[in-house]
Amino acid sequence: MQRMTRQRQAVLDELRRIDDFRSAQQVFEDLREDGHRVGLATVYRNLQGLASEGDVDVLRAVDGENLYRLCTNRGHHHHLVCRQCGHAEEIALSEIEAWVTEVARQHGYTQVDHSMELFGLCATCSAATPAGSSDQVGTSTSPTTD
Amino acid sequence: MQRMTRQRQAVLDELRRIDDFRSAQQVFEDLREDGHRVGLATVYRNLQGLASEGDVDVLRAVDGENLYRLCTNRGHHHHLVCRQCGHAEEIALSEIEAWVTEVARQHGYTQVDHSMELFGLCATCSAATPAGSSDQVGTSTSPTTD
DNA sequence: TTATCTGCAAACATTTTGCAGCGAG
DNA sequence: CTCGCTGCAAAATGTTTGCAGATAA
Repeated sequence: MQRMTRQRQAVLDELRRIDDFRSAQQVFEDLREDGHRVGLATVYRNLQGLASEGDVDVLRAVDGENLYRLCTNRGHHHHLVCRQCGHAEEIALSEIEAWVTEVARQHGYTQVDHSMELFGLCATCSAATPAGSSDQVGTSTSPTTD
Repeated sequence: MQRMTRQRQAVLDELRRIDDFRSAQQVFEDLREDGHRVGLATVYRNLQGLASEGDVDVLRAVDGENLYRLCTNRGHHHHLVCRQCGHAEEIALSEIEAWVTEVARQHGYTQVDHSMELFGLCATCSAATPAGSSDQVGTSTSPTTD
């Protein structure tokens, strides 16, 4: 376990308050605005630390940024992330896991690992958004929109 | 359509020869080694061009690099990528697509899009690899290995 | 001919690292 | 008191861009 410093606590509090996916830079800015004296590197270090301890989830937005959020569900799961506001639902489906393993095995692959994230517009943002607008959290990689 | 320059042709040929996921930098190096005079920026530009025309698949390795491969299957599909050698199988499962839509809808999300890639060791690399070694293409995000 | 493409290097954005000093335990 | 943590700024990565000159059509 790492030391509980003022900065680490601030990062945790911020994550706790937000409960949506945020980039390290965003967290950093938020903390600064809130009057906290923290360095960007420290935010990165703490976020990573928390992530490797399994306290926060990390996911990579399509533009390459890493996004962090407090973990609510300790097990393996995926996310349904709103690309507008960053809000996310944790979703876990054993069907997927099983299917992944199966397919991989069929192809002779071992040590299989998968990543899967769903991006969309949450109910709130859907209502507020007419049609074309994407930003903040995730933009399409594979144009599915099915 | 873009102009078919010597460089663009070289990139295409390289992709054709490799038929595995490669980073722009790798393609660049390969071309240079093969005696081609190309600039890194040009490789990036061509790879992107080809990608946006749907001629190549792009996927993001876990370390953040973008990997490219000639597209064989024009429709929506996912990949089972060997993290050792970059070899990949294209896999498409409508079950997943349907499930994704369904779950998203249940949560009130619209304009849903998903990304999913499977990383593992292909049969060949599995045989050649004892246990712990990961590099080149993908490293785990979510430790599943189930 | 001429609009597009290329090569180079400089610019970018995000993340990491080196190091002297601070501070939790 | 000690060793880990912090802040800063500099370095590293992977990718993009500006621009003068080359070149496909």
